[in-house]
Amino acid sequence: MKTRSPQQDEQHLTEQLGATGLRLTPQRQQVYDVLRHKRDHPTAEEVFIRAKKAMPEISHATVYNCLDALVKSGLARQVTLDRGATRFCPNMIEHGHFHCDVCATVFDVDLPEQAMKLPKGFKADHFDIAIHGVCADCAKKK
Amino acid sequence: MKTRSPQQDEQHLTEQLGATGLRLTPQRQQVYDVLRHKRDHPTAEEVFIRAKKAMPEISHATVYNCLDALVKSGLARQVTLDRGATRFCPNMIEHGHFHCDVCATVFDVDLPEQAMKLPKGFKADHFDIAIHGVCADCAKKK
DNA sequence: AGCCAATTTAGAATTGTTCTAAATCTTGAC
DNA sequence: GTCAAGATTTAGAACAATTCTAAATTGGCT
Repeated sequence: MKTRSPQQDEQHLTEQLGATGLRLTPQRQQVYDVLRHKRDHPTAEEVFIRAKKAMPEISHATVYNCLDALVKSGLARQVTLDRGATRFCPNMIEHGHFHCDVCATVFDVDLPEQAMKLPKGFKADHFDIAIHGVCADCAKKK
Repeated sequence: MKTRSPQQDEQHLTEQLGATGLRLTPQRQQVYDVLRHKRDHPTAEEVFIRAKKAMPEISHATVYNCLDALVKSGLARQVTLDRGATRFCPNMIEHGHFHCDVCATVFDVDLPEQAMKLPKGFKADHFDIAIHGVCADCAKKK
């Protein structure tokens, strides 16, 4: 896992947001910290709850706004698994998500090096790969 | 595209539903027909509107129930693209979905024959592959 | 200092989905 | 055939996730 000093982190945020025409605000910083702190693919609601601990006045709408801002500037990714709330992930390395149907944990998984081959003329921007199944721990227990 | 006679179709539905302990009802038949008729990955709401044309008394909840029943018995798949309504697809051959960010059309795409390699002990049940980008037509126009 | 645009806030509104309870339909046992 | 048990449908309420709105706040920039 890549680590950065708080200073590097802040600079990185400012740059990435700036490139999209957005500012680094304390709220965006906070939301980003929440994502980096515990990488368990929280929903917007969960991010809200965690951010509130450090910043009690933060509002619901702001968390959505911040998450959008982070996604737009390439600092976080949305993870969509089935119906239900969207989850967020600060790991920007190309990867997929494995969802355990038993314990509901979400794992990051590497993608096959080979790119998906698309029909002629199609341009891929990003991939969203979700795999549903049973994780090693749950498979063992059963 | 595989085609079946109405009789074969009905038998196929009865069998697949039956194997999951469910019945073939006129509503389920209708919802399945809607999916097979125009394979543009409609949302539940769109399925509802189309089904209503042939069966005006069908209710919202029934459409959800029918779609669930079809998914559970392996007659249709859910397609989740970003936030927003879940879409449905009667193509049960393993495939991914390409979503054009310009015209919003959803295309079925083949998957690389090679399976995703998972960490030891993980058992995959099914894959959900969404690719976001620009389709050939839209890329040309621009 | 003062202005303009970006951002945040609380809460209302909207959207998509699920739940509930009553009515209806099927199926299998007799 | 008839009846009971269970599955399914229905309308509408309830719920959850997200977006919108309008007003207040903040942060540069001249």
